[in-house]
Amino acid sequence: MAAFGDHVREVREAKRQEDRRYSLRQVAARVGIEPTYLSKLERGELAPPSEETTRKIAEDLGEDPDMLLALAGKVSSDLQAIIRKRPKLFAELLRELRRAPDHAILSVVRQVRDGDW
Amino acid sequence: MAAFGDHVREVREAKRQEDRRYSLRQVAARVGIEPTYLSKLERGELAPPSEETTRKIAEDLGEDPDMLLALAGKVSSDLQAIIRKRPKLFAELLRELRRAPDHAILSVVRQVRDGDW
DNA sequence: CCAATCGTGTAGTAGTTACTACACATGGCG
DNA sequence: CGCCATGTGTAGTAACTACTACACGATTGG
Repeated sequence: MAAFGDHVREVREAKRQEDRRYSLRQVAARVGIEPTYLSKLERGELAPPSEETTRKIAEDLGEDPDMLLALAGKVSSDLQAIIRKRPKLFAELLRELRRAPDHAILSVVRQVRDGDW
Repeated sequence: MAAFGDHVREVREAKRQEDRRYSLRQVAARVGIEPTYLSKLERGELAPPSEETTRKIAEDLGEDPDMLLALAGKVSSDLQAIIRKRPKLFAELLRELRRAPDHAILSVVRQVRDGDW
């Protein structure tokens, strides 16, 4: 249930095997939060942190920010801004793609990247 | 600057020309909020309301919810849920489509709807 | 003309978010 | 064996979100 905390702890502990700079306290220090706070986040005692803090944690742990934000129950604010600029269009697109298989979405990405419109 | 409020007022006043059930007070009553609150929302004195309230306003005024939510600076929670299920995939897609012209996105929508993957 | 309806000014608030600060027991290592 | 670093329990809080409640003067339709 505490997917965010579990994941952070797992990744941090893993990195710690080979680099003892990944103790809870040292990660907290680099991220700029109190060790107690990170402790409670990892154990799911508190709700996931803000987008900014989540990003810093992701960066320190070398994780994908969008993925960690998702585990925190959030969506990157820059993605939200993209949607807000053309809400109807993107709402339709996303709802249409909700059940599409991964490879279909990927092929759309590639197609758009190649700019064939 | 108060895009949300201005738009709501504009649409409501327009509907009011032909149906006097679209007074500020009556709309507020149907939506389930205090008239004072709606008044301040329309004049931009207060920040836009919650997603739920925004939806009810949109429904009462016959407006598109996603569009009104966008004016409120929000993105529908169901769209966020779609993204959160496959964050990396959708993040990549959206960032790729940020600068794409409307018709390109529309053609992607149609293509996906026709299910040719 | 007056009674109901209208929009708005002022004041206040319950609940949530996103944390900090202090204190303490445990564990490893030099 | 002493000491420094580690993780965690308890307590508290500033700022924000999303509103309500009361009061008032202006407007309008019958």
